[in-house]
Amino acid sequence: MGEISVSDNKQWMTDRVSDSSWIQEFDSDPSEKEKCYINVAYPYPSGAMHIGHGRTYIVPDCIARFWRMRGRQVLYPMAFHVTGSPVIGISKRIARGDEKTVALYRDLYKVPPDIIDSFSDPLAIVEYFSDEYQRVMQRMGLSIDWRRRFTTIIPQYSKFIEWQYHHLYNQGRVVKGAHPVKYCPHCENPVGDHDLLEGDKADIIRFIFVNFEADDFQIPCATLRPETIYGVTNLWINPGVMYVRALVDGKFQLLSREAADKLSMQKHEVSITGELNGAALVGSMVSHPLCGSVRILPADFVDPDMGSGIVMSVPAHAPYDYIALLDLQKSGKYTDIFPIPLIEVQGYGEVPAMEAVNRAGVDHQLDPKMDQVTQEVYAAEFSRGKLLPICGEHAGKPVRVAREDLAEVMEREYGSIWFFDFDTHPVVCRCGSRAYVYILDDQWFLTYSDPEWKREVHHEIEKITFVPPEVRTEFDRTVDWLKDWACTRRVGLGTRLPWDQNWLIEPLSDSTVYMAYYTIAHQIGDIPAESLTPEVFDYIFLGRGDPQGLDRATLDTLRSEFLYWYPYDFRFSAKDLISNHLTFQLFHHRALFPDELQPKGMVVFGMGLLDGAKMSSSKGNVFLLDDAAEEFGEDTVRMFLVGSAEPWQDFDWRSDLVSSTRKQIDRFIGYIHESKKATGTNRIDAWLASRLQRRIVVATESLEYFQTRQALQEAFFGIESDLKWYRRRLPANMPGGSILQDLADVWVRLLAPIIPFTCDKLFGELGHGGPVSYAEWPEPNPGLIDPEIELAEELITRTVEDIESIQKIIPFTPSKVMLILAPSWKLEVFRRVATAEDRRMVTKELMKDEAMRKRGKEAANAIQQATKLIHGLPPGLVADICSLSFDEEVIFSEAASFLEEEFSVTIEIISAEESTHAKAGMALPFKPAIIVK
RNA sequence: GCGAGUGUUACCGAGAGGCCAAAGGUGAUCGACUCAAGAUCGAUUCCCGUAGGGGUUCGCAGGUUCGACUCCUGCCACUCGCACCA
Repeated sequence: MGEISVSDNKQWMTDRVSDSSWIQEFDSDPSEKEKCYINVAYPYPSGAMHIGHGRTYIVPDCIARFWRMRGRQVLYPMAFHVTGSPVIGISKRIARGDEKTVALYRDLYKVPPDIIDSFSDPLAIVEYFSDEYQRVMQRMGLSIDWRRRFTTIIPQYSKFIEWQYHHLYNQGRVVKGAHPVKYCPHCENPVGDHDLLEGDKADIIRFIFVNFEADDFQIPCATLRPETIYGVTNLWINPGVMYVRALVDGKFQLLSREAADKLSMQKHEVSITGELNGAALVGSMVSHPLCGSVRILPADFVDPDMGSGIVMSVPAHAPYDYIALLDLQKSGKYTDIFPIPLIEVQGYGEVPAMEAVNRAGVDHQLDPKMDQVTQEVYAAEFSRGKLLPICGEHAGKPVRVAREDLAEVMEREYGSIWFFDFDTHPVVCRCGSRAYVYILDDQWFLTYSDPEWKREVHHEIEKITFVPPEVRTEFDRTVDWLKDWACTRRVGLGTRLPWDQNWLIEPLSDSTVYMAYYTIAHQIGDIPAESLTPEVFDYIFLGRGDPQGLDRATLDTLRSEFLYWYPYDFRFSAKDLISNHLTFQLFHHRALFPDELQPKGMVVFGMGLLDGAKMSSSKGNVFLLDDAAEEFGEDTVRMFLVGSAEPWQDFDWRSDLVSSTRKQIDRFIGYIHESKKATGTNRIDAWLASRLQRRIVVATESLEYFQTRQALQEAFFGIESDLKWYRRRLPANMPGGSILQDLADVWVRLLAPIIPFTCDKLFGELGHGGPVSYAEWPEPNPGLIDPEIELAEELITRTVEDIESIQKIIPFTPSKVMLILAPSWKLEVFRRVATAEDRRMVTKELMKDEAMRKRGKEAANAIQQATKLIHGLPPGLVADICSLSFDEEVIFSEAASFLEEEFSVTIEIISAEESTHAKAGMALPFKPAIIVK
């Protein structure tokens, strides 16, 4: 009767969610109230939401609900990021019937078949899942203002992005440059690491070609160490490889076919004119102005797929070259070639490569230690090496300087070009084709490398509130580390660059200031995009100019709405976005908005695990939020997600723990229902009331600091455990006083941000009108905090624990417990010891007292005992014992019947002075001597 | 490899110089209720102990201190990021 079970509650939730007033309950407009604007990184709706996403949106929801109850005007908006190319790939795969993709959408995301068919249109995917996201978010009770929903490809938003880039361009923050990218010639598109089948860890390395002159052509050798040209003794060519002659940028060159292919991808004119076997060149002479004539020697280790396929040999400093030369010379050939040292490095003799090889005991090229030896020599020379006199004008320079200088000389004087390649092979596109390094030469960049811009962002970071505070250093490091960012793409969905329509603005670059767009999103949806000129946005966001084509009243409304909400108070996101999105948005805000509108705070989330394993849609290791809500209930899912770990910690979804969360909610409902029957008063009511005030204080502070777990610990488990003790202390068969009704009233509000559905229903049952979402957050009543009664109760609990621990080890069933209370002079000792500046001097001090001295050894013992006791007590408790008044005799007399019942014994309370028991001397303040019989 | 972080008792997770054998939750065991199961409630859950005590623990190895889970050094393991990708 009147009890709601979980299943009833579920019906309630369903009703509540389909009730449209619930949906509009959180539409939020400027008001006289203080505002609180929080927002989250919006989702890319290419698939269904899982519990990891769930937490990302539920945590801010709890915070939003908390501040709303505290009287703030809260804005929590949501939109969908639709820019980019992933859905294009997905729709192509679905269109061609790729089984893995279709299975993912059909089986895991449970998309109906006819809808999957429509997914050959990429827009259909994002539209479907945007609606799905909204549906599930509403189901979960997220307190979002849905009027402000948009996607990033609507014309109005594009106009907003145009405004943003218009400014960035004028500020010189968007510049054109060449940029090497991983590229798939088959897809005719740059490929990101996630697009790769193999080689996703491969780095792009920049080599320089050193051109050696042969009879009627050049032989380029790729190197990272152009300074070693002074020590070249020969070239290596693979005699078993067919090389090509090619016209490269108008010059005849000989190189491997692979190298020719690669060069053609790197903005070089390459036409192949013939072939030549490597063996045919062995023994011939080539020359370079900086090293003179050298011979071409055969080497099987030369890989045509590395560099140009021909290698310049510096045996004095390159262990591979040294060993290869040695091998040849063992058979008596080329014994006239000697290593030519050009670098001196501390810790090595004249020929570092030889030394390192000998030291490592390497005697042939295939030794696995070779890579390590090479690394060692390179590192030593790079960090400590200096060029020798043989290097002419570069003599004496550190290697790291000479390297750059010589590269420049090569480029300028000797026609060298840069050559890009991967550090590891192979690199294969998802389509199965080999990927190459490709030079995009008209790519647009955001100049994040600009030192002045970085400096300004660092300055903002100093002022921002970070949760948790440790992430601040990570932001600073990211700012330092950022280079220019290629901000445009050829393919995908998005906004075109206003001044260069061939390019689209890339997804991470069109999502940096949309928090400002939210503030007006619901009001500009009806304005034709053509009217939304940069001047209009200047007026709205910067309060500048006199735009035509839109009436002033509208403009002023938009302007004031923006100014009401901005700057935002907190942005929430998972920690993996620190190194790009979260930092980018600081850069953009800094570039576009004045000081007073800069971001104020950021909350960074941990990651989600599912039964201890990382969640991953592609591996099928996900649990959909919708399914979770179905199986466990919305509030259970919410409570688990915000309560199992603090937001910034990783959380692990484990079904067994989730089930017990559900029981906890049921228990809570039970307590609230029981409270309705409570009437009258009891002695311990004041204690419960006092504790409750403290719970309110801690729960409130916790939520202010985004500690959802801590808040739940206090607001649920803390109150529950108080309640358990309270009921234990109630006289037998008493139902509990009307204090329980007050507690219920507070409790329901405290948990409302976390489990809103349950609390909303209970709130109504408790006789309140209106949704709990807008109920007042409980204020602690200082008048109800009663330290003395809490102290008295503390004495009881400690004594109960002591009796229990004695009872546990005695081998008989007790029938009587004697409590021997310490005499009042011991309390005096306790207090004086506790408050003494120097505890070692206490004995002396106390013994000055005539009354003490009369007690002699007894007093000295008491001082020692008290010192030990104080040492083992929490400092706060010691302070209370010193400052508050309490009468142990009264406290125990009042608790006697409780103790008798609790232990099924008779209780005798006696003061130490009256007792002759041997233990009577053990009695101390707050620690009576206990005798169990 | 580089950058940022983390490592606590069966598990998850508090604790940040003496309050600590270390909160809370989960699981497990025992007991109460019940015809029974479930739910709920109570107790126990590092080792020893016929008295509220003692012993060994907080990734590993050292160090500072009267005293370290807490501070310092080194090592090991794990997580996140490392770029054009949401």
